[in-house]
Amino acid sequence: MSSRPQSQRDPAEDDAVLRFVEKFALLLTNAGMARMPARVFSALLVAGSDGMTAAELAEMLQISPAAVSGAVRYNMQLNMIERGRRPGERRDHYFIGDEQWYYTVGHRDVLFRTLCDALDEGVQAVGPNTDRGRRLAETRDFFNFLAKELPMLVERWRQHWEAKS
Amino acid sequence: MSSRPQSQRDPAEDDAVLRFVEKFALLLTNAGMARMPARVFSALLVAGSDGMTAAELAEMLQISPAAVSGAVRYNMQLNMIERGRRPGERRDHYFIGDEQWYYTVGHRDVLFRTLCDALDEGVQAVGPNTDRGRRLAETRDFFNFLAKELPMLVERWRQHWEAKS
DNA sequence: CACTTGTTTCACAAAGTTGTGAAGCATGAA
DNA sequence: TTCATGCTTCACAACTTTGTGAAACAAGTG
Repeated sequence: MSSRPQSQRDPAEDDAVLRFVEKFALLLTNAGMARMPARVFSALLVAGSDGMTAAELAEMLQISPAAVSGAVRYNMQLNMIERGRRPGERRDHYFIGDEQWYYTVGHRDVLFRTLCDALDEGVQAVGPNTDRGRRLAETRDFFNFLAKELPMLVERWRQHWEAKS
Repeated sequence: MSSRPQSQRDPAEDDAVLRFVEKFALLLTNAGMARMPARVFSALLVAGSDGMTAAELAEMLQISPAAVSGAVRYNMQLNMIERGRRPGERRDHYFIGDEQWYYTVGHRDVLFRTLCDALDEGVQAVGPNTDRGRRLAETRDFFNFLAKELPMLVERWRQHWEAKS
């Protein structure tokens, strides 16, 4: 099959893909992600492992190069996508790496640990031996639990999947 | 210049608590939560199990009753807080229930399942037997795995904690 | 019933975000 | 070097979001 940019493909398929991209982007937006980064990310989800160039993204999503620039920077900062360039190629390719999700979810523990630290300060502030302190400490412990367990969960999936292939 | 709102507590402790509330709210904001809901939620985190009234929230956070109204509605919609009124009391109390976190995190599977469904449409759109389709399907399967495992993880914590008390 | 107290709704002003065109910058080719 | 191409930055305009005061509404109380 052709690895040509989108203009030569089956238009019906293209349409279905486009609808998926917008739908998935909307879900991500509802979950708190900014619009353009969500659209770019969704587009890269349905791209091949080569990813897409900035120009291709701009055409597919009907946005300016400036918008693409901002969106990819945002995504890269959050480690959601990667940038690369193949030898002899003059354009950057943006793509979602094979291990990206595992990395992203597996490293969610960083956020949780930050919350834990803050919660611990809170426990000190209200006093550890008060009712309120104990309540807060329970929340802290729960997040601590998640921070430890999440990476293990991802690891379990990885093995479960490698066994399948 | 603030004439600092006066409650009957130790002012130094109050100050530390206030700082925690703002700090935690900021973390939640960075994680995608709207500002006022995040502040209200954080305030309720350090409240006793009685929670706080709208007036207390307004005074503590220095915001209008209207802002409180909007923020608590938002939080209740997401099942982050509860509302209750004690017999003989004329004001509503807002509070974070004892099982709130377990519910919130444990039901994150709903979001994941929604993503799964969308991803499956995507797989159909690009074709299940293509390179791109297989990549997408892998993502879908990963989320499906999370949707199944998360509630079990929470259940595990619950038992782990009940054993301790 | 009227009165008091507490909550929600509404319209608007302030503040913040977003996406754009245009200009500037970097990199490779000839 | 100069040219061509692609990426990023910048200032601005359009659009959203946010929080407020004021008024409407609800629910107890005497």
